[in-house]
Parts: sequence; structure tokens; C-alpha cells
Amino acid sequence: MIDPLIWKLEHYDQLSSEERRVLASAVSRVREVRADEDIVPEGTRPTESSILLEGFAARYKILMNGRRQITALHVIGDFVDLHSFISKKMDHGVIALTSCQVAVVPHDNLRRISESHPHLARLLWLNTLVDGATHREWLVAMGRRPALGHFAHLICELFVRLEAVRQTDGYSFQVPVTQAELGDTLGLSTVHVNRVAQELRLEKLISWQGETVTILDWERLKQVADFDATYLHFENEPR
Amino acid sequence: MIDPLIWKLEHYDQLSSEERRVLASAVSRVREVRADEDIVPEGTRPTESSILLEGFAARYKILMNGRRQITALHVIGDFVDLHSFISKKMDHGVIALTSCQVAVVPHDNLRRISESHPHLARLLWLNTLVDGATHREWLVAMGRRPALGHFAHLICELFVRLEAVRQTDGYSFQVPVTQAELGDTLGLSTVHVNRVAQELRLEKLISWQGETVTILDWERLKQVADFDATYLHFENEPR
DNA sequence: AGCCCGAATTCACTTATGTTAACCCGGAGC
DNA sequence: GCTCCGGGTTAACATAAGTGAATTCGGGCT
Repeated sequence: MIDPLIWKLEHYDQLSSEERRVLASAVSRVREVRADEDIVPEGTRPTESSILLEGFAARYKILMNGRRQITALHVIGDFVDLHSFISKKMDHGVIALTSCQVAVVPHDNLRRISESHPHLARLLWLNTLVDGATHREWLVAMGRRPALGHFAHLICELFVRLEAVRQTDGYSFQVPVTQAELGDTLGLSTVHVNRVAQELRLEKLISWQGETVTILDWERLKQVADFDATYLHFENEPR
Repeated sequence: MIDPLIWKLEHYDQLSSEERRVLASAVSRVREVRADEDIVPEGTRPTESSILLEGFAARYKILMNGRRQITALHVIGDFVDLHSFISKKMDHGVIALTSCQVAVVPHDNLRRISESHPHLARLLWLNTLVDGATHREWLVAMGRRPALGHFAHLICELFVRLEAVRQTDGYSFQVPVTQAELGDTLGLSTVHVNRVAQELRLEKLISWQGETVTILDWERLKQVADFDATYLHFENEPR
């Protein structure tokens, strides 16, 4: 059931069958969340963490002036709020962008893992570190890349991440995210997201029909995005 | 010697004297780094991590077009590359903004801590989680706050973080960072940093003479910045 | 006291992106 | 087949922030 997470962790390092078993048995139940509902609301103190099994989710923060910034997009296999196991209080919300299915892992089970399976614990730690590295990459994109490069970078990242959890079909994959949500993600207005999306299509870098994105020219897209996947740390090595 | 780090961790949770001892004895040596030199270069695979004992440092990334984005500012007591213990390869550089003194902790020692002192390991994990939460806060500021609020937010954050490691004097503290470096931090041009800094002074929110910043009106500054320190997780509780 | 040099400041001008408001399109439901 | 509605698209205009270059400031050195 949590195979996508296992696939992702196995991109980082070898997992023993014992570790796979421990991880799978840490799940207590599965929960359904409807689109546009919070998977984890800001300000709460969860006693369990959630692994996304199906759907798309986003971490976000709402400002006083009502504007929203999405700080992370989550796909199948992502542990969307693993950090709450240690940081305790949610300083942001996690919302379901589509209807979602999540596997729930009680913090007590995570604690047991951290006490008795240090290597697995380190891989979970790494999982949160990659979230952090991704935040940094987004900061760079937001601060120093033009809108076109920023958008292209996001597409490159989604492609590589979705490929790792077997959610791509050649160069095509599903991105069930509206342009308004993309605006909140990229820090742009909806109108400008539309302009930039059109330029990417005009340049024959991608096609985007409905929810299906297809990368038409991976090399040139990477170049426009100045994309380097190092930060995702998908390199299997002893950790 | 690593008291500032201990102070910070003790803001998160109680440390046992054994844990303090283990942490202190994990340090193998102290290193000096001159201003503008890398403490940890991008692309390397460190075998040890660094705790900042003296000075100011920054994590950064240089783009193909030569532009730079600073993704984190580090102050005394910060573990600037703890993540390299697990992620192995540096996907960004860490530069000394002033001359710096750093305590060096071999990864072998960190591994031993992760095997034998799970609670301490969780606090180190938390240390990296707060880095991540800070990245998110910066993303929000960068994407959805006007330059003035963004700048104000950074000052609020530095004040709270410096206070935790006893580097403030009332509402005054040292920020040895040029306006050009602030531009790379905030994602703004040097000229605009200057304009915004002047507005903050004009509004009597802060004074900034040489390297000394003084907050003149904390309440109003927080309000302009829409600042909420929750994300720093300085709340002592069992982790 | 005079000189240097990096940093801060100012100025004039450009541009990327935001805003507001229509308008259009396609699929879900009747 | 018609209507509704959320999303996508366009257009006209406004503005925050960038650019390039000159000027000033201030602390360290001679």
C-alpha cells in the first residue's frame, strides 16, 4: 500500500525487508480527504503523520491580507507532514488539491522506529531534508529566475519526482492544478501564469491539455529552467 | 564552546547533562574561515559538519546567469551543514559573510549519536526541520509579501533568533551584511534594498547605523512584517 | 589632513509583473 | 440541445521593482 513511499526511499538507499515491514506496519489506517479540504490544518498538533497514497496536495500559508502562498506540492508517496512528529505544532496547512487518499502513521510508531531502527530513522530524516532542499530550490527560482524559468523549473521537478514513483507515461504526466493554484505556487498572478504557460507552449517546450502535461523537448526545457536534479538526492548510497 | 547551540536546542526541549556532554565531545576541532570564503563549497561531500561559533554565514546558490540567491542566513549557534551528514552531497554552498569560527563535528560522531542517543538525534533532526520551516517562511515572504514587509520580516526573524543565542542588547543587534548581500537574500536589487531600508527608517521602525540594527517599534515592525515566530519552534516541550 | 575604496545613496529611465474586468470555452447536469 | 459555471484567455492600464551610472559617505591608511 505504501509502495510509492518505499520506491522513493529506495531511491535514497537500500531498505532491508525488515525495514520495509516495519514501515508498512506503522500505518494504522487509511483516510479519504475531499478536494479543497485540509489534510492537516495550520495550528493543530497532530498525533499522526500522513503519507499521500493518491492525489495531489499542497502545503500553504495564508497571509493577513488574505493572499496565499503554496510552499510545496506533494505527490503520491510523499510524507506530507512527517515533520510534525518532531516539530509538534503545524506552522502551515496541508490542503488536498484533488480528492486524496492518505495512509496514517501514529507518531508513537514513528518514535518506536526512531528508537529501534536508526537507519530507517535516518532515511525518514532524509525525506524531510529533501523537502528542505526543495524549498531552497524554490527560493532560488522565486528570487532570481524570471517567471518563464521558474515555471519551467517546476515542471522539470514534477517530472523527475513523478517518475520516481512511477506516475509518468513517457514524458507525460498528470498535473491536476489550476492556473490560480500555480500562481500561488510560483508567487505570480493568475494572468501572468497564463502568459508564461502560453509561452512555454508557443516555444514547443511542453503541451498542457486538461490535466495532462507532456514535455516536448526535455533538454531545452531543462536548459530554460536551469534545472539540476541534484537537490532531490535520488542517488542510492549508504546513509 | 558550543554553548550557543546548546542554548538553542534547550529552547526546543530539555537536554540531559549526558546529552550536553555527548554533543560537546562530538566536536573534533575548531576552524577559522575568512570573510567571503566558503565554509562548505557546493558539490562537495563533507565528512564532517560545522557549528558556527562566531560570525555570520549564508547558504547560497549561483545560477548559470551568474546571479546569486542566498537561501539562509546563519548566526552563532547554527549547525550550518548538519544535513550533509545524511544527504551526503552539498547541493548548495555555505559562505562566511564575516570572518567566522566554526566547530567541526565528524559525521562518524553524528552517526554514533543517531544510534545510541535517539532523543538527541531527534533534536538534531528538529534543528534541520526548523531550517526547513524558515525556508518556507522565506518563500511566503518572497512570493506574497511586498518588499517592505519582506525586509521587515527578515529583521524580525534575525532579532528573535539572535535573542535566543544571547546576541542582542535590548532591541539592538549586529547585522554585518551589505545591502548587496541583502539583495541576494531578499531577491531584490541593491537599489531597491536601499529604497526599502530608507522607508523602514523613515517610518521610525528601525535604525541601521553601520552594522548595528535597532528595532525602534517592535509591535509596529511585527505588524508591517506580519511576523509570527511559531515557525522557529522555540517552545520547550518533549520531542 | 588627505586619499582610497567599498558601500550607500540618488537619479533617470525601463520593464516585468500585477490589476481589473471582459469574454470565451468545454464539460456536467437537466 | 440549453444553461451554468469554473477555469482559461485577452486586453488595457497601473505599478513595483530592475538597470546603469553617477555621486556621496565614511572608515582605514599614509
